[in-house]
Amino acid sequence: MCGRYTLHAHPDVVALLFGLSEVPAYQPRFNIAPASQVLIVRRDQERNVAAQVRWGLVPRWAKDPSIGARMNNARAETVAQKPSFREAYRKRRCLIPASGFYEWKAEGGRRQPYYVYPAGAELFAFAGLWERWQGPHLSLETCAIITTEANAKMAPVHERMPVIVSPADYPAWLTGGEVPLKPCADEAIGIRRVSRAVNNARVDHAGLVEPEAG
DNA sequence: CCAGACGTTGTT
DNA sequence: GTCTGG
DNA sequence: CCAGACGTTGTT
DNA sequence: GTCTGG
Repeated sequence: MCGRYTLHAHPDVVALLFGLSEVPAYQPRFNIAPASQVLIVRRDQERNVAAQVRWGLVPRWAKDPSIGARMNNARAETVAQKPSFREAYRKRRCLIPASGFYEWKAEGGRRQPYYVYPAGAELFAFAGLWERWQGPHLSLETCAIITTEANAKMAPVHERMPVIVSPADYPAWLTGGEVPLKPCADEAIGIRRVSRAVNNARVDHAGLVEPEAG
């Protein structure tokens, strides 16, 4: 799955790679957790546009937006059918820029975090969905990250991983085209063991992505 | 018909 | 909103 | 994803 | 055990 990630590229780099005329100012982040505001790229009137939305998709029909806490990920295998995601899958897709992501592996009773980063690229673009929810007193924009089976390189650490869209597929994904939601190539990622300090979602500093022995 | 769910992951 | 279960 | 809470009453 | 908050 994908329950924590990082984004520490300069906003100008994000603008260049995603064809954006503006990107909201943001601080580098090394421990982005569900329920926080995250940067997404979506299609708006034939242009790519960045926005900050809450991670945890709240379906349009939800009576209580706290349901979003359980909608951080959507399975690629079923995203087109599930009531919570299918409308967004057809009409409200997004790309989610990331410098890397964390996955935990059970190691002798403990859960050990690993950091996965792009090999030969500056950023990942996760396949995502977004939604707009309107309550009586509150309106919310939210998103979810689509996951798929792990590729061979990830598999020893974790059996799922986020869908990573290649730059050639950005336009098709954002405009509702057919893009296979498959794991990326083994060569596209690097993996390293990192400190368990990342477990605490309130901790956020560059040291979290540094390699740890073991 | 109405009531109730609508999700993923990891662990057992 | 829409589908499944009762 | 992990960490941390999980409750009510009455008073300030 | 399960839910909420970060």
